[in-house]
Amino acid sequence: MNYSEAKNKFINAWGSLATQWGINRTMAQIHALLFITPGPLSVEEMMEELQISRGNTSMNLRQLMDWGIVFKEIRSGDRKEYFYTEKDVHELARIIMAERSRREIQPTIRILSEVSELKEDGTAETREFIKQTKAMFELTSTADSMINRMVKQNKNWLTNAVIKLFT
Amino acid sequence: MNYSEAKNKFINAWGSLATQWGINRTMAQIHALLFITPGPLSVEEMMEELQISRGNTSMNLRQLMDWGIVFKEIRSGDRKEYFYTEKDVHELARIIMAERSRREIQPTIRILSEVSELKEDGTAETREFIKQTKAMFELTSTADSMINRMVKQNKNWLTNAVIKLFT
DNA sequence: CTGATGTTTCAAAATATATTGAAACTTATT
DNA sequence: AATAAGTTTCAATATATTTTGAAACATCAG
Repeated sequence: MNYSEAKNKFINAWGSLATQWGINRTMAQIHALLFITPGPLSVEEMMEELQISRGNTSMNLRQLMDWGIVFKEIRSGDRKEYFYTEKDVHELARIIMAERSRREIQPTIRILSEVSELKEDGTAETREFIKQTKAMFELTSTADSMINRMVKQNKNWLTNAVIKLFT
Repeated sequence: MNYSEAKNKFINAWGSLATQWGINRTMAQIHALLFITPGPLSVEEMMEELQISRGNTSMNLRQLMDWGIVFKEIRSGDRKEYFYTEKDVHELARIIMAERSRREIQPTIRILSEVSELKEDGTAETREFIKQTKAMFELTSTADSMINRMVKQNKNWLTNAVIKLFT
């Protein structure tokens, strides 16, 4: 396996894993490319490497910047913009977990808390509904605050967690 | 908010959260319905409640059974089949995490380990590629085995983890 | 075995999502 | 101010995924 084969394999695997987790393929591929490339890349270089259009590249770069994992670099004396990603895997995981919590888990928790306040009316249906949505609310809240506390610790949060859990 | 409003809100919220995580909407809605309903349901009842076709219901039930979170019940003297889900949220989370690990994370780890074995050829590109994919391989392996060990413990795995992490 | 009841499959249709490409826009340089 | 270099937007298009519905299949009761 040479460099170019390995690179393609990694970029494609990343892209297809992403779709299984609800993230668009191109966004994951751009990220993968920046992740393994030593220095920043211009839009042109990414278009060429991934065979995608300018519009697609631009929109996905913007999303990656919104997530806080890709950054823009401007070089004096050069009109082009260059992009690079967070290279530290722990920091990357941290940012992604914190964002998913903020964007998806927390809104879900709000809805769970809301629906689980349904007034008991004596029927088996409402009793079950309240019991189950309350249980889901508690599980989700616990998991979410666990994730957020883990993620707010220092760089070695994952290693620390492993040590605490298995000693 | 009455029962039927709360029920719809929960089912729809669950469905849209699922799509953000790469799970199909109908599958999540069927699961949500079974999760809040006191007893098992027939295919007809689910079709009626969720306004979906027989084929769609059947295929998604099969997938839920493949995941190990929905089960079929046959009643003697009744030709219909009835379906019910795992009701314990901790057990549910456990099954889902273990399955995602098996189906998605483990295959990814294999690819990471493979591409990170690329032979160093002195260029900055291969050096960076190897460094980064190795780091990703290690992070993913650590996280995956942490998940698997947590999940293999007793019913209170989440509570136990919280206690260990934050005392 | 036959009819009745129920389930599964799968090609076609519908829907949702991602991508393109060209025009509009922005900013820097002369 | 005009031009050049580059970026962003968005309607149209392409692609991928989900859903339908009807036919094929299975199983039970008489």
